[in-house]
Amino acid sequence: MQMEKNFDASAAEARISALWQKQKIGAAGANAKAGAEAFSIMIPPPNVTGSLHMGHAFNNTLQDILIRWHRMQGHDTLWQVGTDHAGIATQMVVERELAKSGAPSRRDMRREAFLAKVWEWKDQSGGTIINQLKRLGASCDWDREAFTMSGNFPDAVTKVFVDLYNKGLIYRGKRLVNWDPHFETAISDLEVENIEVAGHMWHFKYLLADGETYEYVDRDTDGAVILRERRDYISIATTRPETMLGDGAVAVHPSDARYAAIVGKMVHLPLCDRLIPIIRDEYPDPTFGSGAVKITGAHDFNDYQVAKRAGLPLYRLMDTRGHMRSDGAPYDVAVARAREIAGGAHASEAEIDALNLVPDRFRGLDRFEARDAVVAEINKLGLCVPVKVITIDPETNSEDWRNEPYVEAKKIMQPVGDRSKVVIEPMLTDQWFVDTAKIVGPALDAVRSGATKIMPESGEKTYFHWLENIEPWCISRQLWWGHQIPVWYGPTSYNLAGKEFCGATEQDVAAEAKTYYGNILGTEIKVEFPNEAFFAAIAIGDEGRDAAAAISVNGDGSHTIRLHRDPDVLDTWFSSGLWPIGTLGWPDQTPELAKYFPTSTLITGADIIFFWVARMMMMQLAVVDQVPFKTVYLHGLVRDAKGKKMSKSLGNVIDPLEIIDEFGADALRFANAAMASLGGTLKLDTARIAGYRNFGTKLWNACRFAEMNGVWEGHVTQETAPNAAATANKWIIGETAKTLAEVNAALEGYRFDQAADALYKFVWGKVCDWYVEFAKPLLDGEYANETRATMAFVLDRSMILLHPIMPFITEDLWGQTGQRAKLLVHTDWPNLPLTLVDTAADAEMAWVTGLIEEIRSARTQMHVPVGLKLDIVATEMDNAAKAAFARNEALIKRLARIETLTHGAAPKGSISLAVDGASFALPLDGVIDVAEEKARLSKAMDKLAKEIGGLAGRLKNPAFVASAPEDVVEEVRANLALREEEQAKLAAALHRLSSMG
RNA sequence: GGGCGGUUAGCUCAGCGGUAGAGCACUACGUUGACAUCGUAGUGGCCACUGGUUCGAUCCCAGUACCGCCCA
Repeated sequence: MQMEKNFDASAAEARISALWQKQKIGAAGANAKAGAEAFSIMIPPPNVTGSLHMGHAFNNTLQDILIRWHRMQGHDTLWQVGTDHAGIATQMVVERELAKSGAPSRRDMRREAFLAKVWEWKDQSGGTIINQLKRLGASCDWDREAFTMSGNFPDAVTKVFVDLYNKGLIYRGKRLVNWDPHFETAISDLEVENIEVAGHMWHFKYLLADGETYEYVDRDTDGAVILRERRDYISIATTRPETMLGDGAVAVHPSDARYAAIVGKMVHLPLCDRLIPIIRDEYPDPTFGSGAVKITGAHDFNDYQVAKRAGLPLYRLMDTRGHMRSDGAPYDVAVARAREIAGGAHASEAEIDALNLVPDRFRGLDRFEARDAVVAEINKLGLCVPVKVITIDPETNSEDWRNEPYVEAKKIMQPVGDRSKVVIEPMLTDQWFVDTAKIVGPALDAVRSGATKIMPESGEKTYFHWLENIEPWCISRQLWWGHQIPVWYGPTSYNLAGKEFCGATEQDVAAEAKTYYGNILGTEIKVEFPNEAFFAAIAIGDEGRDAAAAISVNGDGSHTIRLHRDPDVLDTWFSSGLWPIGTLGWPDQTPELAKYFPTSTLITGADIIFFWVARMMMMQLAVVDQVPFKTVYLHGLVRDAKGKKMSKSLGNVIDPLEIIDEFGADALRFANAAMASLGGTLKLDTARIAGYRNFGTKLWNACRFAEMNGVWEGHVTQETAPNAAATANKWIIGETAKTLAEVNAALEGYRFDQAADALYKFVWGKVCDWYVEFAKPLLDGEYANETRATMAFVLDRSMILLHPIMPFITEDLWGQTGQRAKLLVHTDWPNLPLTLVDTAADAEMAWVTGLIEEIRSARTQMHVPVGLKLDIVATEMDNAAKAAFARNEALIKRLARIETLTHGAAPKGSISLAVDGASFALPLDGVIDVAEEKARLSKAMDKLAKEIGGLAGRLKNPAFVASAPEDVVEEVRANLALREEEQAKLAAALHRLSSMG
């Protein structure tokens, strides 16, 4: 069967992919030699809602290269695949589908029914990205596909939560978090995008209490007074006027002389019947705006810190949807209580949170409507800082001065939910936290000690920087899709303090509750776990729930306690933080856990080093006291050819599946490998991918050439190199060994780009450009058999070495070119000693290729027609040159298009060539243009002179000879001698030419 | 504002103490026994700038300018 002219990527990929899957070539331990060391990689679990983008394609190509490389070496490999449940994203997708189909909303159908819908969706559509990975050629263990909500994973997550809770490493508290008013949940920093938008800065006057005034003095940078006036107000600036309703203070910098006199005094909060103090804090920037900052502790992260430092009450203004609150007591009641608290009355955190200080007329407004309303009212009250505006009447030329409210147009950074696209509201809510400060130590030590190595090194800096300044980790989400927090709350009535119980199962919790309440109440305790609907149906609010439902006395005097489970679920990152052990079966001590953990290498984007890598480190160390991986390879974002981030709005997204359709998966993979320099930028250009598709074609055609020349006839894979006599064969065998060494070294150092580069240069630059051409004459001569054997050996090695990067085309070729014991994917990685490199053969081939290039170059420059065969005259030749020429005569003649070689003086009208140990003349009588040949020689001389100048200059410098290493000096000397020899030859040729006229 | 990184051929990137490299693009020629998804020969670089260390700096150090990214 004759080979096709080109590799048919789409047909071959489908066929080979199916074959691999059928034979389970990626199964854990497949192709492992007895007693082999383990090599394991955890896939960074893609989002179950996701589809393959360039980042995945890049990332998974690198993982696959490593896995295939190790598997071919006979190591016991596992590439663990799976997806994470992506709480917010999945919930969003399913809610959207429900809305589209006109089904009841999530809230209407309630939790259990909604979750059933999510599972339904997952079973139907959750496998998209996994199938796309197969198209890329990923050789994962597909049978082990994991999911953070399936199998042992939920149990593992619960167990870890309970363990950390019992160790006091998890706690619940009221904190300011990023709140998404659309999804009505806390979200992580990662899910917040900060986008610069056109905003405004309003300037308001907060009047001093009791009509007090002070002298306001403004100075320039030299200290000269530029403004001095009496003021009865302090000027504050804000981009979010609606939050002023919750202000707890005005803060100024301690060094700010302008306000020193009024620090500690009270100001009237506009629109509110409250007084708030002027306080000192380091936070305000005296050079920015007025230097005075309003402090709204419950709605701004910076203000929150100030409020905490100053002990200010944190008044929450909005509900979960970002509307101004309409719950609680009427405003006059609330504000009266607020005044008492300001006056020093004790109030619990819960009471302060329950206090609604939104004036009645603003209640229920959306926060942006409230903003307009607040600004309008302040303007009406004349409490905006005015600015003088001048208008000139064009007819009368009279000037009209007016005061207008001072509103600056200003670019502001606005936090936006990456999925909801709504403005994120810092919100004071009850959340669960991991006390990361207590578990961060081992994670830091592991990297410091080198137990885990992060590449590139800059990643370690980022890692340290973040971990050394770690914040508590908010792990609760107000979602339904996820791992529900295993905490139940007991009743608060009957003077019970409202105990919480944390346990892995309801049985555990019931036992604990029985003991607890039995001790307090002195009766028999029955524990029940009604569902949420039960509580929701009875009443809203803890007290109502309690009185009616959470505890009751039975006829026999016993009590029934009904525990209410925390409705929140855990952050998806909490479960993906357990990915390494969770996918291996933990908490069961499975054989896989023993064998493949800690894992060998993690390959992931540098953008999630905080959110995922660091957390996996902390969690694995906290739970099983081992690092999750030995090496972490971090890479950047894949960008477009111009370096722009790919985004739908820019329309520059490159779909890897389209690329695979057009160029084949191998081309995309090779491009990915070639881009992967350590810390390098990842700009993906389709022109480059096309180039690597061409590279595949090149290899294909070399194999096709071999086939046409009988190389594959009866071919069986040979592990050892043939014993070659012809120089070209010896040489290419040595080049193969060198390339293997380069590829091994490159992959050991995670230099995928260098591996790709070495293979590209070898296959195209050595095998195709030279060796196949050398083989043509050799296949007609006495070395035909050894040349066939050599070519088979070299092309086999090319397929093997390229296989981790280009698995499809190489597997296809492998199957077409010989008797194969195994699929290529399980073929042994070569072991070729560098003793195969024959330095004499290398030198000889360098001489031959040098001569051929000289002749070709001279021919082209002299406009000799390509088809014309020339005679060549050796004007001088040392013995080495003679021998080299003799041994490779057929090659030289064919590739340089030489008819005959004679020895003697340069004939009239010839051009001259100088190579190491020999000079040649190409007789071109009648063809030669003397002026052009002179120019050619002069140009070559100029170049030589420049080089000689540099080399000689260095040798003339005594300091160089004295200080530089011996071998460097020797090299320069040898180089100089070589150039001078060549220079002499060219000079002689030029002289002859001149004397000719 | 803090941190990290970058600046090398027209473009995209390697190199990182010892005479500047690749791919793509470009120019000329070319269907020579695999390959036009190709071949042959070429063109093209004050390696951002300024100092310093060194016998020697694109490479190391300091500073400057510009450009990214992350975190505020």
